[in-house]
Amino acid sequence: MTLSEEDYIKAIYHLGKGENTTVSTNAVAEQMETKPSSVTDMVKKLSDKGVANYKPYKGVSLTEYGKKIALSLVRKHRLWEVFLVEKLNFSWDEVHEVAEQLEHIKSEKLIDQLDKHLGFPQVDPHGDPIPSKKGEFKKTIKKLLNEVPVGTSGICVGVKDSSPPFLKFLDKNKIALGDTILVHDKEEFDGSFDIKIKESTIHISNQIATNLYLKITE
Amino acid sequence: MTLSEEDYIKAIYHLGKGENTTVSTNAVAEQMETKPSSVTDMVKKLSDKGVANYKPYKGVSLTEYGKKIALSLVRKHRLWEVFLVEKLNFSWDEVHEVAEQLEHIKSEKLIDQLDKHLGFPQVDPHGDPIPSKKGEFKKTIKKLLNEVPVGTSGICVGVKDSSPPFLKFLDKNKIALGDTILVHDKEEFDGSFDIKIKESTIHISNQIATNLYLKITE
DNA sequence: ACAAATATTTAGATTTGTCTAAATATTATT
DNA sequence: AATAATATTTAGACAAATCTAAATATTTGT
Ligand SMILES: [Mn+2]
Ligand SMILES: [Mn+2]
Ligand SMILES: [Mn+2]
Ligand SMILES: [Mn+2]
Repeated sequence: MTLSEEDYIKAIYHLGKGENTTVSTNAVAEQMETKPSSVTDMVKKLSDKGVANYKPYKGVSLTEYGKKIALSLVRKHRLWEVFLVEKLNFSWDEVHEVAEQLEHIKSEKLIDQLDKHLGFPQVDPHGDPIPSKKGEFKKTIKKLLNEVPVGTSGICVGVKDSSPPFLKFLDKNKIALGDTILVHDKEEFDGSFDIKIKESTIHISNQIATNLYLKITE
Repeated sequence: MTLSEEDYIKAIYHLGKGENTTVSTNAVAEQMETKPSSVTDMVKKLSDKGVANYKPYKGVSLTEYGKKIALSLVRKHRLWEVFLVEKLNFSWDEVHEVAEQLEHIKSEKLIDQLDKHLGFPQVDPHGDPIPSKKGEFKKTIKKLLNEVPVGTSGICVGVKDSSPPFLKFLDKNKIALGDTILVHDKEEFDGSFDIKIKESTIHISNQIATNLYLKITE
């Protein structure tokens, strides 16, 4: 597959939410930041190659073969993102653009060894699951910290309240997007929590807990 | 620069031995495994872009700007090769093809951090020098082990005698291409050597020493 | 059910990088 | 110096990926 074909395959995969759902030409065009006419040309080609099912005016979906390719691309993209954060000190929001390029490097040994080098990570820095070599992975869901049972660990992926005071609080307490958080204990009396974040355990009020989103593996 | 333009720039650089030497259309075509007519088209474009000097029928050379680009590509290529060998357990002869792809990834932060992650290596797994961010590097030369002064360290890059018995000897003594060898001591009486290779010191006869090529930094 | 709005495809053009075959320039040989 | 051999460029074609403008199909609203 060419770089461009690969990016279209990923776009169809993501728009279809990982299922073999049919997606519209315009949706793909928007995702790819291109024109609908370009999409029509490309999906015809993908269809010819056995990667996608395409019926004029009826949208496009991935074949099983196409889905395999998509999963392998997602795997590569997310492993590279882990590498950039864990080994090269990239921050949460800098990795995507570079991973978008690295995912197209062709070498099976490269990606297998990278996986090993990183200790076979299960999720990327955004908390999204990394498919195995066979394309298997666990689903993840986004929940507020106060809604998950004690003992759960997840990745901090967002805030409900994005006011400056709250963001300042997070900064002062060294809580950042992309951090892994373990919900250590819950105080029934006031709904406050003890959480473990980067080796240290801190105490947060219920109000904080109801404004932090975690991505957890089911 | 596009991927293709970058590969042409590197080809002109290497054929010109790192100087701004003029190289012929056919030489570039052979190096790039393409046709001379394609080279003519491309060098015209590189000339328009201020990367190369081109006079019809007279060959092509890099401008100072072109040389800067070439050095940055060589830097990226060689850093990735070190990464593949040091971190991902690739062997000496597997790295080039993958580095040929990785060198085109666009991210200044990526390459700076990779350099740091690898401990600012001076040479790649083939013993070739890695240009600094500013494009500076030390020249290296290839010499037989018995010709270098005691105390010199270099990378094993080849053999003079490639007969099966010799190669078997190297294998048995765990001497492989790409290994760093320190010439520890020389016995004047019989011309034999003590060499340090991967933590352990071994003794080799003069006959072995006269058949091993080292690449050393001047 | 029909018109209007929206979505999608087709036609034709452009850029990049490549190729083959033919033309032209340079270099080597006698 | 003329001819032969070699090197290089030009002309014209093609595939990939994109675009704009026009044509056509589908969906929506009354
Ligand atoms: Mn990403
Ligand atoms: Mn991509
Ligand atoms: Mn190489
Ligand atoms: Mn390359």
